[in-house]
Amino acid sequence: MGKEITSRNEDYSQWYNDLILKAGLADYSAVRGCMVIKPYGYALWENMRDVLDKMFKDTGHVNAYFPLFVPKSLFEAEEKNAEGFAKECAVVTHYRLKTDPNNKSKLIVDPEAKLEEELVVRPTSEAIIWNTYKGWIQSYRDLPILINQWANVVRWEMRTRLFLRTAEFLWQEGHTAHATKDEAIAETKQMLEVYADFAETWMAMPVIKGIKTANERFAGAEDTYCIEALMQDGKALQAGTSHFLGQNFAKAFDVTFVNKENKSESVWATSWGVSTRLIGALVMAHSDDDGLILPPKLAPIQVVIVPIYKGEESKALIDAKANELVKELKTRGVKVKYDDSDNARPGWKFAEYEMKGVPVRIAIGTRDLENNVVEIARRDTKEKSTISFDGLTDHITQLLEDIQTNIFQKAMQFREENITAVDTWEEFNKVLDEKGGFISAHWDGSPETEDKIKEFTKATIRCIPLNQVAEEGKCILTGNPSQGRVLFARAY
RNA sequence: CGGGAGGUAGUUCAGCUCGGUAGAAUACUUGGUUUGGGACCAAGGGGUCGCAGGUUCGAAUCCUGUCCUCCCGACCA
Repeated sequence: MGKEITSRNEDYSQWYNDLILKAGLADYSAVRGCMVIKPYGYALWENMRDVLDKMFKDTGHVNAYFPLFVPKSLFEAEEKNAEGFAKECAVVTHYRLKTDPNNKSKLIVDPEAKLEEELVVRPTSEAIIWNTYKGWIQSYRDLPILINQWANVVRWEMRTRLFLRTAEFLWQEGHTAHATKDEAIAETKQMLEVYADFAETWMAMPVIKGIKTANERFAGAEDTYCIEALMQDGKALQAGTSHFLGQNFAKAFDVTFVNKENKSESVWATSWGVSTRLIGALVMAHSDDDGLILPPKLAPIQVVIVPIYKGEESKALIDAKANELVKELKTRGVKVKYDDSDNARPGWKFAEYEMKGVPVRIAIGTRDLENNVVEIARRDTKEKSTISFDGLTDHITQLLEDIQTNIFQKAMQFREENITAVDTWEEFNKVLDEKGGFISAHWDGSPETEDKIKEFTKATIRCIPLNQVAEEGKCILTGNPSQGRVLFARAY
């Protein structure tokens, strides 16, 4: 009957796909690797976007928009960045189609409309932006530039997964220009804090803040800071990155400024981004075998009211009471939906809204009216309780906060239970295969060692935690000296 | 990009081996009875069988190509 979801135990990947599709977040499309974000999923993204946008503005940033296309010559200017993305770039070579002379109903690429210079569809916008900044910056008085853009980018991935890795995705990318190294580093760290705060306060998803190793660093960056989250299957997921770009892009695009001493210097840069991948993270962080579990602060619908009635007369009475409740909740800023549609019965609606992860469900029946109560069910624990109409809105707003706190704590507890410190290679492999999660272990700091560990185990160093404690130890693989533990995991 | 599986009604799938009128459940429409955890009865509508070629008197079925999806690998946010 109805929509069945594969259980997490049976097949975690399939569970994830089932949730995305059946909760109506997204759909597959006719384009390989590209998905359609459906209204419910897009509403979730809009909520995330709005909160982040405000956080960016509160830290002094403004929005702008740069072109989708990057001339190849600009793209290749910063060598490491270009090299890093080269393998996954979509390239526009022609600007016109024409009717196929051999088949009037078909179109072919007009060979005469070949572009002089190919256009790369942006996999990220550093190139076009730094080319633009060159013209905007002359003196230290033009700095800093603190710009963010909300955009789509294209990375031609071999293997795609809904929200987690698609050929085209939506994101924001901040690109800032600074007069000093310290200021740029401070900006990089500030935005990492913004991301961490967003993940934990709004998504209720605990994250670990850290720095990427050289192998995992953004192509063209001096340092990549990241927030790493743990999914329920024990795999890690990079949820956001903030890059200190040094003067690499300034030098590649010849962006200099005159300082107070009238001397010319290269500009210092940062970039930082989060994407629709966060929706995948959100789904995998909290949801269960019955469907999504969304944090109240981001849920498109926070409260759904379902009437249970016998006949038109009783429905009219319930309608009156429900509409009164809707009005009260709306004045309190609660996103509430009264579902009085008659094409589904209450039981069906219960299951449907559980699938969609609506945090609170209120059922109002004829018996409840007589007793001046409603039945309240919370999605996270599935507990039901009978609550009086008196003080109901207070109760609900408090409950939404409680749910937000509860799912965060639950995720936090799971993560803490799944960070395992190990000191031997045998233990490392055992924990990785049997338990998963983050493994805290010593590493000798060499990229070669990291590569070997990845080759042997498929685990990568997710980050060097910012709160790493100094500790003498021996590398898990080579036995070479190490000054502190790093976090390993298999990752999405 | 390699290996495996799949694409038939909105959805889940049967039919394909062995070519011959397009099927089921569910969803949908209408009417009625219902409504406290995925209702029931009756009637009805809905598919160029992913797409394009080919073989054949005849193709969902056989052959070739191609597109899309899933799983596993390599690559990556």
